[in-house]
Amino acid sequence: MDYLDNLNPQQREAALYTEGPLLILAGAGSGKTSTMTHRIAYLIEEKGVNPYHILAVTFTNKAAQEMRDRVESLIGSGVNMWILTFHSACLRVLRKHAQLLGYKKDFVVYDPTDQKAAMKNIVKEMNLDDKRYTPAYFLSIISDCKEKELDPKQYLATYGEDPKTKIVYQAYRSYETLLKKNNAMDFDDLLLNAVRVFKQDEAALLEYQNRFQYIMVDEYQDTNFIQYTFIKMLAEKHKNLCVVGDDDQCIYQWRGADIRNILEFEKDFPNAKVVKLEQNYRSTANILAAAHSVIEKNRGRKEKKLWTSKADGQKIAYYRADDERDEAHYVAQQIDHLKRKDLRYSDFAILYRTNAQSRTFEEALSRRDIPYRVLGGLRYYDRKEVKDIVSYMRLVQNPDDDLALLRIINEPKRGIGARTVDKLQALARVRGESLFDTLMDEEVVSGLSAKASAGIRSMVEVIQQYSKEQSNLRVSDIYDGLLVGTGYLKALEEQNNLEAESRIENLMEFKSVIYDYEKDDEQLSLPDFMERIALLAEVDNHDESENAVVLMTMHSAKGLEFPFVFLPGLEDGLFPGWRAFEKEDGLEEERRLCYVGMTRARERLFLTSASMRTLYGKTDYTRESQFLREMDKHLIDGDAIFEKKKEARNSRSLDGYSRETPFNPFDQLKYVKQQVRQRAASGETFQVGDDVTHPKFGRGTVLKASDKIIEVSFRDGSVKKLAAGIAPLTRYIPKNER
DNA sequence: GACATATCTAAAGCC
DNA sequence: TAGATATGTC
Repeated sequence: MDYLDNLNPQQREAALYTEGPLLILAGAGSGKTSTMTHRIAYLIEEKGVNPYHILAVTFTNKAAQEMRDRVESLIGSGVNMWILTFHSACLRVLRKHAQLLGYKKDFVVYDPTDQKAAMKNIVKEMNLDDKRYTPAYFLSIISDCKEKELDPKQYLATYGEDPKTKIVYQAYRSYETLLKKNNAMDFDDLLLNAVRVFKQDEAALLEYQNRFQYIMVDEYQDTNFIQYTFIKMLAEKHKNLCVVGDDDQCIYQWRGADIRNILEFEKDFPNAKVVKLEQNYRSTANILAAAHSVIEKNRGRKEKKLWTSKADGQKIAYYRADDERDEAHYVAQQIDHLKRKDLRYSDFAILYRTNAQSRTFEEALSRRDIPYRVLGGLRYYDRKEVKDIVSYMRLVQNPDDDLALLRIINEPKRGIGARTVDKLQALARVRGESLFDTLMDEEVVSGLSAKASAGIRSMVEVIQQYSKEQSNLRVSDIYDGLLVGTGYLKALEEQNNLEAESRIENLMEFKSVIYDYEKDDEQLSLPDFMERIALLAEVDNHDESENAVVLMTMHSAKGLEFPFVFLPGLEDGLFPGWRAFEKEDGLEEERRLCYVGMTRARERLFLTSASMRTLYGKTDYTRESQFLREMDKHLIDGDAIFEKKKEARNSRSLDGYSRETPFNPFDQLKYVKQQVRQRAASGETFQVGDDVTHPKFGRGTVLKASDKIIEVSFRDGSVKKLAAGIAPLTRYIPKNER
């Protein structure tokens, strides 16, 4: 029991409190993983609880793996217990019980790319105005519904008879039918269907309730309704539920996370015990204080104040760059300077708000020969070549997977175009068989062009062959066989260009992934492997041992820490992003994100902004972030100019308009309305040839002007007709006349 | 059916 | 601006 000596009194209290509901409010860097793993070890070693009876749920595979490793090192042996992500836990439940819901046991899991492909087909069939109704539009609503446990009918009932709702309803229904037909579930279904199983089958629920006498949930602040329901149902019987979270780090509300889950835990579970972990072991006192000076501006948070026994440390550095290149240059220079022998490049992280910011940093780092690694952006498993070969593997596993077949039917090129595919699909539908079945019909195939029929015959043959023998072959052998047998590799080699080369490289990398899995599990079967990769994410890829500066978004950085952290782009409109003002609480969520970013730093924190930034082809002067202005100035060192130079900088502007335009869109709207009123009162009119500015379209020249309509040709080349008197136009006054 | 050109759009992304 | 996708042309 001496291992508990490593814990502070609060941590220990949390670890020892095993019976009944427990809420651990764990501030950033307060050792929550350590507390949880000790709690598990305590349950097993001291309370004699069989690991079989414990469930620990996390959000990422990485977090799950880390927890498992640490538990195992505490109790010194492998543990047979469920330490899983929400999705893999649900998947396990469903592998056993999905038949209850009408799925076959070997159902497949659709990732977002599959979802999109499926939805694309539906949109096409519905013959909709595809400007307004994109696959992404439907899918986001459907995902919303599934998170709230609304099936298509309930959605319709909830949102009424609005024609738009009806169309979404139809798309939702068709989508569900299609998935069911393909024996597939998307990520949201995994959770939803697990809950459905529990609701429909009392015996099944009881089985898991009896099994999981002790339940723990990590990052509880980021759970959504369906995850909450899943946990609540499981914990209902024994009520030994321990949730860990920090309301200040809830940064996924836009994805359905409901901060109320953590704020109201005590209501959901009366007589819940609450333990606050407020000692921070990660950051210097200055970093902590600065982070606190930001987050304390949020309302409706659980009051807590982190403290540390660490020294103040250096002040927070702030640099106001001229533009984004200067900003990146500064960051690279600092890294060069700070990189001593005893440090690794991986001790440095650049955490930005949007992935689009990564490029300038990549350039600046390469110029100085600093190794770096970008996480996020295009996921490895989203690369075309990887998706293609995975589709082949899926077909081997299940030839009836139409979606997979559609993806690769002409990949490599077999001379089968959209029209041919349409015809084949129609035929398959009429016959009520899968597309692969149709392709096995020699009569059908011989009706195609010579090139197409030969291509299809050989593809069908290869897939059938591996399908038959898959249980005798290793996954890597199937993989190799498919690359060659389908002609995929050859087609790439023949392209003989850089792009094809990098694709081949990725395919080779994918093979080493397979080898890695086979090393762990000699008996690895194709279905096993497919299941593993279905639920992988990009952060799982972060390899701490790699000696490279890490570039990623602040979102991905949650849960990580680095000695040196750079937070660039602290400008109104970028961070906080302007969209933050569209939603209620939007700004508060951004502020939490800022807090998360700042508290990733152990020793030093660098903040930067650029006074001029080019984004989406438009160059604008910027204003320093509201978050900078909120920060305690005493803690900041360097270019802490945002009081002095603010006025001068803000009054500069490229086109004379944004000079006065308030950033906050609410104020902007007010401002525009006010201008319109003013103009109406003063009777301001425009004449042909006048230079004008528009808040959205920028500078322009009046082409036609009547008392009803003003036609303006804007600098971006567009010509817009605007309603005279209402359009938010202002006369452009050149700089020297202002 | 393959390739070239026009058009559109632009946050974050656990699983 | 840049990339992804839709449309048009041969």
